[in-house]
Amino acid sequence: MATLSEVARLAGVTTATVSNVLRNTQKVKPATVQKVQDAIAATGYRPNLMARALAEGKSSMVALVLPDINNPFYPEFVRVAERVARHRNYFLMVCNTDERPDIGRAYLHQIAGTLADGVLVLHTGISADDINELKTRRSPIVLASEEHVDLADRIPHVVVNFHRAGEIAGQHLLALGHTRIGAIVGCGLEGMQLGRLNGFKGALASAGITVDDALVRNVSDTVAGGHEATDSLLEQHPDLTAIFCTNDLMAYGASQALADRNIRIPQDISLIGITDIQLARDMRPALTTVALGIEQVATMSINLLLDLIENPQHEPTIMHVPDPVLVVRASTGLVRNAP
Amino acid sequence: MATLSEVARLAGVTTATVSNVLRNTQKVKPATVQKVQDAIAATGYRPNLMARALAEGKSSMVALVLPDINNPFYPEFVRVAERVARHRNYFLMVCNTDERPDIGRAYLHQIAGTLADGVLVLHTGISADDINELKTRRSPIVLASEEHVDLADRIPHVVVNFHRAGEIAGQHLLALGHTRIGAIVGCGLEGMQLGRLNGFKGALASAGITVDDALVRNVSDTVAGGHEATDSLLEQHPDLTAIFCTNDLMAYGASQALADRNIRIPQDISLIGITDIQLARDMRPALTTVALGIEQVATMSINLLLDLIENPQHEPTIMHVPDPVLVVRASTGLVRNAP
DNA sequence: TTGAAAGCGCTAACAT
DNA sequence: ATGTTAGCGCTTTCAA
Repeated sequence: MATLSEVARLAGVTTATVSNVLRNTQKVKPATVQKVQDAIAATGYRPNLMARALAEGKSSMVALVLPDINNPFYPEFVRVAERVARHRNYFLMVCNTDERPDIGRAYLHQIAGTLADGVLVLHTGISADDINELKTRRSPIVLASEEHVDLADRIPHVVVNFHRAGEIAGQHLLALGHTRIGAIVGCGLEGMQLGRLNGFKGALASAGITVDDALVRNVSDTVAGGHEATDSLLEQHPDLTAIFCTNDLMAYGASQALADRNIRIPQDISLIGITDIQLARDMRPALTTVALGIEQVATMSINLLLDLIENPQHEPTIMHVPDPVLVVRASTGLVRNAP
Repeated sequence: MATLSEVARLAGVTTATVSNVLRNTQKVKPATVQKVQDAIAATGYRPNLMARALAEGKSSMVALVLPDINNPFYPEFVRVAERVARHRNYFLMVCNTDERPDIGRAYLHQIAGTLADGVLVLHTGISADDINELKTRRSPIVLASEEHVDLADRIPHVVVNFHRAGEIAGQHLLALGHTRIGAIVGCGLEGMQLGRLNGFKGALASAGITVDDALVRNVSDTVAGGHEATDSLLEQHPDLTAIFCTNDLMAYGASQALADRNIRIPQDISLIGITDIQLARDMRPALTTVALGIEQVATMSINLLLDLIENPQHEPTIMHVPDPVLVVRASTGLVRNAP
């Protein structure tokens, strides 16, 4: 590939001039601009972004580190993050850690501050040690939508009100008359999704119902996890009238298990999730869920990261997305009569 | 962040020595290695990958350009591509074009040969012009799983036998006694999925059945597309006993439409897709489909690209993945009696 | 308006 | 075994 100096030679100017027309600072005489552009066209020149990054001290790349690109939540997040980044003239590097914290760390340590100008980290099981190490570099890092916020006050962070989401789900089921409700709780890399569960428990507690531990299942937050948990729940508690899942993917797994047993949704059992991924809309019956606002979380997170890159702050910025909202679809209904 | 020369100064050696211990060429005396490593630890030094890339003339990044990260096929592809790349010491940049060819071109032109050592392109509506322009750079590019191979003989390429996939689907339905079959054909960026349709038609033709154009629908290859096409098909041809979709995502949409009309699968209508994405396994009833071997395609493509980067060839390499295979699940069954 | 020159942080001959 | 030196391709003062 042609380089700047080849273009310069061909145009009969120096690299400084070519560089100037490239980034059209208005310092170059139109006639010269024309010559340079001809030379660029003739050589098929493209700027070497690595060299530019080195010279400028910034790569215009940001990394998005996430645990499992196959979990449909993340592609939805990626799509909006990528678009926002592109509009702000950044490239987005998607780093999938395959749920392995060591890979996450490796990415972070290799990329942050060298390949990428900043890093956005999602649910990736990052430790306080990692955070501290990273803070010694000037490279910005933001966390988004973490379940546990213990270290989040020391680092820029976009906060989702998971507790409220669980609460809303619980309130909805209560309003439909359900009292015997199973709970399926995902165990991601960050540990159990306790915020959501506690919100749910809180809602039931307000109605004088305590959630027996025997009614909750902790499983991997996958379709398979939801399936297994539902099987287990149903075998031990055939009298359940509703199932609450801490995310939609597990709710989908639950709906499978129910279908496999010829249990009708919502006539026999109501089902509710959290997040509102596309799949929730596509399921049949469509899934009632508590929307977390993926688009907003993604937009806020990436914008925060880019803002931090362009305008470093001393105090870590903590942002809150608006509270989750209930989306009633077809998977929840009035409690059935007692058997 | 600390630089090489700071480390060198602290260790009392030169940058060359530090560089050598970093990439442990065995040229450095153990005692010196120790000193250098201490200095590295003390400074928290991390190599600047941009500078290294510039010096080495290679970035160790490859780009994967794809049209729609929300289509579950792509995350499955990304996951294996990323893993293979990582094992071969490359970073994978995922570039989502949002189905917009202009964005695809922009990525290609900006990234190929500058940020990335090579580019893997999937279904992104790339034109012959683009290919030609890119060929003038030394940067390798490989196409994978393209429907139309007209320009593929001029460029490294991983070929999937889509025609055979359609044929297998047709044969399966025929074997179950179906003769009145609707066909739903996706229109991706590369145009209609004709290979698959033709394979399907071929299978029916061998059984003396010609597929009336009135029985085929061309729609966007999305859940919504499959849904709409099924509605349309059913309204005009209530006597259909089976529906063939050129991919699983549309088949999922079809299953929704069927569910919405209380039409049972497979008792009333059989349904078959192509690809075998995870969703096909998760659907209820689980989807009978023709597996394209995503993992193999991804592995072969990324390996081909990396091979080409490390070992440039003159003749474009064309590789074929093994033929698709039928995966019988619960969505297909014997033809129902005529109404 | 353009050129000359230094430097971004690293690697890689070539010397010593 | 270690140091010296010259780039990689670009941006960016500072001069002219």
